[in-house]
Amino acid sequence: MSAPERPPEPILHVDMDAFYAAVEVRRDPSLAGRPVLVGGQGGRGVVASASYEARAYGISSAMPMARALRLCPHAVVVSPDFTAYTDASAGIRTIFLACTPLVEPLALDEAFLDVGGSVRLFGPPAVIGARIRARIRDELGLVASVGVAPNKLLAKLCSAKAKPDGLLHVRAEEVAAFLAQLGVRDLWGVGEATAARLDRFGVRTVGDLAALPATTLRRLLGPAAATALAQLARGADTRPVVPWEAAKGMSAEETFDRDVDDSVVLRRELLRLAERVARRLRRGGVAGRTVTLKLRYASFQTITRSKTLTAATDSSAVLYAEVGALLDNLRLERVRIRLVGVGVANLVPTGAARQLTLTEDDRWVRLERAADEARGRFGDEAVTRGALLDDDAAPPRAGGPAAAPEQWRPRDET
DNA sequence: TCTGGGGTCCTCATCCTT
DNA sequence: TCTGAAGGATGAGGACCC
Repeated sequence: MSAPERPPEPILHVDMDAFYAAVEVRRDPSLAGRPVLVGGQGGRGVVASASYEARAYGISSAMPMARALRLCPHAVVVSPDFTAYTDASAGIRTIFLACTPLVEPLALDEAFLDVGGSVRLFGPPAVIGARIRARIRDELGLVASVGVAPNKLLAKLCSAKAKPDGLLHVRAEEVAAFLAQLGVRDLWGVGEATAARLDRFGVRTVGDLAALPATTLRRLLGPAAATALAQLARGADTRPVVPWEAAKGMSAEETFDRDVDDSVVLRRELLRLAERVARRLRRGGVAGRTVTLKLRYASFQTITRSKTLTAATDSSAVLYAEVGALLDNLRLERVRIRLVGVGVANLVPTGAARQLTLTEDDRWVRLERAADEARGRFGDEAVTRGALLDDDAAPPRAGGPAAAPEQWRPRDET
């Protein structure tokens, strides 16, 4: 028997509608039909997700919460609960995997699926897309929109146009007409800055972009971006659906409620962030070589300073010592800081990293792992550092592995 | 209006090695 | 021994995405 032919439009992009807000409504049905905003409730929070009832007031994600509440004072504000969203995302992924093993997650709420090999079992791609939407609604009580197209770029554009609660199928012969009417801002990779630059040349639609001479585009955007964008404007995208890709970096950052110029507070936050990142590295079984310190000044100017270590690490003490040294090198004096962040890149599996870290203090490594184990059994708050317990605590010192163990204290001793 | 948090990718500059 | 070119590694920052 011959293999079934691969369909001309085998790629689905499934995108959840107002995902975080929808999960919150599912958890608390009294929120249904009301404007719901998920996001930080502090003075500096922004909207992470808004229900469609809230969007009717002109609210969009990434908008400052204060502004959103001015537009819709009676909106219900809910703090994000990423554990709940991760759980919901796992349920969605289970439904995807029942249709095809080729699932490439882009975020908690969206994924590409290549269903080219599933048509004999489940029918044409558009039928599979409709079935996925129905299962997500029936089994999870959530709403998804789906794009069906010849490639990833077009499938993503389709799902955006299908929103909310829709499915759009663009056939190969309809691609040119579909693209010509889109704005350049709809294209993946075109943000505010690029759109403004294109606008100066009168390029506003994807059709305009496709007509722009290659040399002009290169001059405007540089060779790499120009080549990529010219391809996108033609709807050409040969990227395959890649089921899983290892993370390339991990980071954590925190915006202070008020700008900080106290080095004790700054260092305590650095320690907290170094701990958070290191714990995630260990949980993920990876370690990283390049350590980055990120600072945002009160002026909103953002700087980063990084250092590549000779050996990869997943140790909070090492991370903290390195970002502390990067901070020292900046010689800041009474500078007001709005945000501080700690990042790690150049990740490798921990097994490989461990062989390289011959100088790492073994006692410290065992201690951090024991703390991880305790957190695994008793919760994240089970063990914390003495230096992080209260605001009056002495500033943590960048003493590295040898100095750090004394800083540990079981949570219930306080 | 006043800008979160967690990521990826790209460009450009600089340093070092060959 | 000096010089310059080339290329890789690193570091900084911008733009973008959800």
